[in-house]
Amino acid sequence: MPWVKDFDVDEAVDRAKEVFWAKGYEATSMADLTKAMQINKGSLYNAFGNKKDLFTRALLKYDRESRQAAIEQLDAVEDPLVAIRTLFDGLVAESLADQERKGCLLVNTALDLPNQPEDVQRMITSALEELEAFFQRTIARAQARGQVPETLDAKETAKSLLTQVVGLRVLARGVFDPESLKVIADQALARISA
Amino acid sequence: MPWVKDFDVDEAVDRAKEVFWAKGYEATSMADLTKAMQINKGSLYNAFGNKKDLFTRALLKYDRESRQAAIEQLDAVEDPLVAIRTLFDGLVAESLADQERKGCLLVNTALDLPNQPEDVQRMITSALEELEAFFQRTIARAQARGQVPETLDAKETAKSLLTQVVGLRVLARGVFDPESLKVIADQALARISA
DNA sequence: GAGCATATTGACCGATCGGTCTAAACCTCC
DNA sequence: GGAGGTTTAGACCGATCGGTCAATATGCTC
Repeated sequence: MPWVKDFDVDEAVDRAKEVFWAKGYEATSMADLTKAMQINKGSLYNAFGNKKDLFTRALLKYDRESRQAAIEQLDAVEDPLVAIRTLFDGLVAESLADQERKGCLLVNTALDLPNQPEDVQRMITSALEELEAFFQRTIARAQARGQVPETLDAKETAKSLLTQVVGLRVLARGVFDPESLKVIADQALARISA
Repeated sequence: MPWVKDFDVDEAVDRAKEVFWAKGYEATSMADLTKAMQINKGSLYNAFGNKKDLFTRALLKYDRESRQAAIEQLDAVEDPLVAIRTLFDGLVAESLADQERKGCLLVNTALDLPNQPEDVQRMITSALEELEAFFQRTIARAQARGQVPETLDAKETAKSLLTQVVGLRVLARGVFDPESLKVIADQALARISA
C-alpha cells in the first residue's frame, strides 16, 4: 500500500474556498492558493488536478456546508414564518460579522455565470433553484397553517424572496450600511407576514 | 500646434466598456482591449494611462449613459407608478435582449466592491444611492397623488426596490428564465401598486 | 530490510500579464 | 518647406500566470 497524504484534504479545500471567496476566481493565483493551503504546487496539482477543478470543489463544499446545511435546519423549524425570518436574520448577522465583506460565494459566482464552465453553471443554477423551492414549500406550509393568505401565489412569492436574498448579498458587500440590511430583511418578510 | 488623435476617444472608451462589461475587470487583458478598441498599446497608454484608469472611465460612461439617463427620463414621467413600472419593464426587456448576458456593469462591479479601488467604490455606492433616492422620491410623489397609501414607508420601500433591481440583474445572467424575470418585476411592483 | 507505489518538493516551462520606450509618421505653424 | 511637438506603431521588459516534471522522501507490504 502506498503512502497517504500528509495534509488534510478537506482542510486544504477549505483554505482554498476562503481565498476564492474573498478574491474571486480570476483574481486568485496559484501562488495565493499554495500559500493559503500550505502545500506545494506539485501537491496541489497532484491532489486536485487544476485551478478550475479546485474551484469547483471549493464551491461544492461551500454549497454543502452553507446553503444545504442551512435549508436542512430551517426545514426542521416548525413555524414556517419563523424559518424564513431566521433565514433573513441569519443573512444579516452573517453580513455584519463578515469583516472582509466576502459576501456569498454562490451569489458571487452566479453573477459571473456566463463566463463559468458548464458544470459550475449547473451547480449554481440548481443551488439557487433549491433555495427558491425551499421558499415555495415553506410559504405553502404557512398557508396550510393559516398564517399566510391563500391568495398569495407561493411560487411567485418564492421567486421574489430569492431575488431579495441575492440583492441583499450583493449590497452587503459595501453599498448598504447595517441599518439598511435590517430594513431589507424586514421588507422582504413584510410581503408574507403582513 | 500638435497633431490630433486619429481615433475617436469616446468610441474607444465605448468599446472598452463592452469588453469589461462582458468579461469583468480581472478577466479582461490589455490584448483584449487593444483588439476591441482597434488601437495599439502605445496609443492606449498614451491616451488613458493604465488599465484601471480606463476601466474607471468606461464605468463612468456606462453610469452616465445608462443609469443617469434612465433616471432622468423617468423623472419626467408624470405618473410615478408608471415611471417605476417602466423601469422594471425596461430591465426585463434589456435582460431578454442581452444575448451575451452581460447584465449590468454597475451591479457586476458592485458585487466585487471590496476589491475595487476607492474611487470606483465611491462611484458605485453613489450610483446605487441615487437609484434608491429616485425610488424614494417617486414613491413620495405617488403618495402625494393618492396612488400609494401613506402608511407605506417611502424610504424603506425604496431600499427594497433597489434590492430587487440588483437581485434581478444578477439572476438575469443565467439563473432565471424569461418568465421568472417578468414575475420578479410584477412582484416588485405589487408591493407598491396593490 | 528490500522493493514498490505514491506524495512531495521546487526548479522549470512557455505563454501571457500589465506596462514602457524608441523610432517613425504625422499635423500645424511659421 | 523646414521646425517643433504629438501620436503612432510594435518591439521589448521583467514579472507573473497556470501548469509540468524529474528527483527525492516516505510509508506500506512481504
